[in-house]
Amino acid sequence: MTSNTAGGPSRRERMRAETIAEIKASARGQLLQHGPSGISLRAIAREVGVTPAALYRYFDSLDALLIQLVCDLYDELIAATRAAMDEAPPEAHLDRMKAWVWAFRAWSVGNRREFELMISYPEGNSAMSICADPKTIDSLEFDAVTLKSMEHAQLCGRELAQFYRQTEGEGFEFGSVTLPEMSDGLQQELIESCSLMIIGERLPVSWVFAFTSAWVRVFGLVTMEAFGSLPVQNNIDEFYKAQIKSMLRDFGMEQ
Amino acid sequence: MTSNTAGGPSRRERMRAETIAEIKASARGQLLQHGPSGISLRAIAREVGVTPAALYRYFDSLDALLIQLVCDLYDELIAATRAAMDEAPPEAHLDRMKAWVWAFRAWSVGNRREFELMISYPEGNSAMSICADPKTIDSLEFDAVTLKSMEHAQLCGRELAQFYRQTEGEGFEFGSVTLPEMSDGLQQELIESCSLMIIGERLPVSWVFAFTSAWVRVFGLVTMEAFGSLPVQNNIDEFYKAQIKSMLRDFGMEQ
DNA sequence: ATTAGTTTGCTAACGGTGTTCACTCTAATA
DNA sequence: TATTAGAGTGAACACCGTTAGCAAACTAAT
Repeated sequence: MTSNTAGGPSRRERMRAETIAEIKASARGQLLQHGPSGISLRAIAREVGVTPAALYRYFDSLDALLIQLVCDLYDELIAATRAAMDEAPPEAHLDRMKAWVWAFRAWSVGNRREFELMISYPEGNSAMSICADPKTIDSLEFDAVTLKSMEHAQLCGRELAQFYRQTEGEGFEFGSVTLPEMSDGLQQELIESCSLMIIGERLPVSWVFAFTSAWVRVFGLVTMEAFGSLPVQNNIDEFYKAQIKSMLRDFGMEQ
Repeated sequence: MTSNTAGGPSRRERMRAETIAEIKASARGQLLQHGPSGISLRAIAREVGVTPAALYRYFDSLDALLIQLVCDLYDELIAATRAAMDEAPPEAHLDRMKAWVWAFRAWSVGNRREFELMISYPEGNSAMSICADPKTIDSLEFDAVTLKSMEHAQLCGRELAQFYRQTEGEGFEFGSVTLPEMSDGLQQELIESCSLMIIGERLPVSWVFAFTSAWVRVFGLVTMEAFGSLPVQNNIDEFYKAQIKSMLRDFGMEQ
């Protein structure tokens, strides 16, 4: 394939990658200007300076291009989130989880149109999904977008597992305080579908429930804020702080 | 205008209303079959048996048609919710609020595509909004869709206000238990933008915070379930029940 | 250096979309 | 009955995503 002695990408491959980047950049520009449904293949071709048909040498369809774009955006979100988490020490798991929330929020609100595209693609999607069997996670059972969204959720999930392991020896008393009574079936599914699947480690039901509840709340918060339908407009930071406090209380923590 | 002695709608008006209903029905059919973006003006015209241009006698544009459709869907959701609430006695405010949640969920999940259209329209929307100044609520500051979504939220909001009035005399002790510490600014805005604006009555901060928190949670739950990204798949009813219990605890209630 | 093969881009076309305009016909009004 | 407002048509415009066939350019191997 490549005739390089250095083994690096060939000239053609470099050119191709550059063109692909250019196409994606143009698509993102149109996303910013006209929203998700305003992304036009022909307009991209016009901007890149090429015939519409030529784009099919790089993407199978407009849909495929958008999916690729969404994956890139997830990578961007994940990178931003990870960077924010890494500003806290590796063992400060609580701070890192907080940082995850703030970074998730900041990126989504700061990139509303991108976020809009992400949660609305594909049509019959399972965006921002959280649950996945690790055995099937690498199979082709999930589309690329779902995989990315799970990768994003796992950033926080794994941190929770480590936090649990950290506090396990300290005789923390969780669970009895906060867990509402629920059927065994739900407890089973909660543990299996989240503790086992996402975090890769068994956690107490109270933790898993608190985690899934918090996930729903954060998802609601970020989505509503990005779409401008949050019940608060001026003191949003404070509102988030209060929400985080409320969620921590569900974990049995006061701070 | 109308030449009827009975004062009812004229023959033309009846015909027009019938055609409009037919158009909307066709649009909804396509929504069900092909999703929000699969609604085509030309396809509607084809189905109704008329030229595409003829539809412009009834709607200014496809966008206007869709907005009208969304408003109708909100009316349907509101009617279903109200009916479910009215199955409980008028003074059983807690049961009525629970019924609101269940009906909201049932309708949204039972009409996924419709729900999808509702929360994704218009593009830069404020769907499922909750806050509005009652002085400006009737002015043209809000689009029709936002007004409908507020009407839907008010169904629950008013019930909360009546519930508060009901329990006020009974010496219930709320607030101190659950309200996380927050700035005065946020407290101000919470009270003003929700208690005053939606419910039309001053409530304690703890109630308002618990209400907005619950609203975010319910919105997150319903949206995620409708989009298939809920962390639970098999015991969803139980999960909702546990969530409701958790929310009630935020109000300081155990049951 | 020439050949063979791959990659890239083009032109042209097909069928689809929302929207507008000028025109006809019909039904309700004065 | 004459007038007028409403509903519907047909043709056109400017887009859209996608496909097929063909020509040029580049790479790789003989």
